[in-house]
Amino acid sequence: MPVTRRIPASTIRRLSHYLRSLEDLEREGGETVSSEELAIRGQTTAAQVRKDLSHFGSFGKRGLGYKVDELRECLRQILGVDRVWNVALIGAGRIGSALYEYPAFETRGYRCVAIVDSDPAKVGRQWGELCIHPPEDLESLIADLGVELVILAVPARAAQVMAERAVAAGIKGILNFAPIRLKVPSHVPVEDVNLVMQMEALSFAITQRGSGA
Amino acid sequence: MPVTRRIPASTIRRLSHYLRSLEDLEREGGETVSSEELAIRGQTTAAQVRKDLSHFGSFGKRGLGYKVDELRECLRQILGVDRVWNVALIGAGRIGSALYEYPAFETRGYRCVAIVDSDPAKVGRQWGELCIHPPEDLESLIADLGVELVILAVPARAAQVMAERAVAAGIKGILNFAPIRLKVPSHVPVEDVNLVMQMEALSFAITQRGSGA
DNA sequence: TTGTGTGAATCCCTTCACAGCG
DNA sequence: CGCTGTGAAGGGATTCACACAA
Repeated sequence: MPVTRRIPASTIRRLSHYLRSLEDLEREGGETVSSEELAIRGQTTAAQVRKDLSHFGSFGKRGLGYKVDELRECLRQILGVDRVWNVALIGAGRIGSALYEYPAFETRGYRCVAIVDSDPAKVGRQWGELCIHPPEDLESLIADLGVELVILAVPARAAQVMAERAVAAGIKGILNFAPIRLKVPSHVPVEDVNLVMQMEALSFAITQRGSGA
Repeated sequence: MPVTRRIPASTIRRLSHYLRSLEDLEREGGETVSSEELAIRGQTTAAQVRKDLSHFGSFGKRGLGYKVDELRECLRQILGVDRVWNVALIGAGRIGSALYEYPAFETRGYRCVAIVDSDPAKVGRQWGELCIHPPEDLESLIADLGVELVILAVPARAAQVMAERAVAAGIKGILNFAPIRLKVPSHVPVEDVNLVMQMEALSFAITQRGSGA
């Protein structure tokens, strides 16, 4: 599954949608799909579907479409979800607790294997099968448990420090809930979750619609 | 603040960053900023900052830059956060509870005024000052409390129905946590929060880096 | 005939470069 | 001078359209 060029982020987002659609189709008993069908379910166009897939190879049969199970497996490989990823949760506050045992993560193979929090009142508590560790343990947890991904759900002021420590300890990617731009080496991908920004996109759209047209 | 053309979504995201940067600057006691300074804080370019702002008017002084408090106020107006928005939370599960009283929402004027959940065991419980209502109450809550935005944090199978009911009851925008594409009238903006997709973007980036280069 | 894979054309966003104002 | 505001240029992503394989 070699990548030849630079893949746009929008393509990757769409691949996620296609994968979900294929899983739905499989449940519904579908054997094959056309790019047309995938396009409808993913809110895009047939040409876009074919272009997206073409970055990674040829998965369809002309005049026939794509085999559902085959394409699903290819997409799982492309997206890297054909295996289990060990995840550490940094920050056991409101968001952290919502994400721990988040069912959607489990089904995609993202498994939380460690929890860290700086609040002494929380350290030592048991969450399901896991125990909340103090921040000092971060490096050893990452090393010992083979953690590759980190969910960073701490206040903005603590985020940069924890990110740097996690990177130094060898993690490979960060899902960041803190409303700051993390400064990390370019080989460590960061995905920012910014709910305030999304709310602002809503109030912007509503406000402009009212005044503009 | 009239909008002349179609504004790209990327611009709106950047406006949110600029607003945050301006608030930081104000705390630091800055009086004026250049597009250069805003660009550095927002991880973009000076030309991009000026172009983004130019969609909405002329806010700077040539040779001088932008007055921090003035531009901040303009951005608040543009983004529609110069007022309070009443929000209803649909779904009082893990995610719902993390979002209720989410401090970052409060400071931007997004105020949760109603909670709804279909679980009889949850209905009637008190969360802070609010009481969890059954789904039947949705329409009357929206009407009586002047709810304009909805945070939809229910399982996928319930999401479409609740979205339709909320829209019919008059809400104007949806922050959607369910992993489906909601079908709503085009005048109702929807922002999707898809954490699995963001995790997949990470595993994709990590996997490809390993195999590609 | 059907529906993929793909170069070409189009569209839109970003970047450039500079005129113009303070 | 310094820095904004903006038309023009450039680059990337989407859409088009069709050759081709089943």
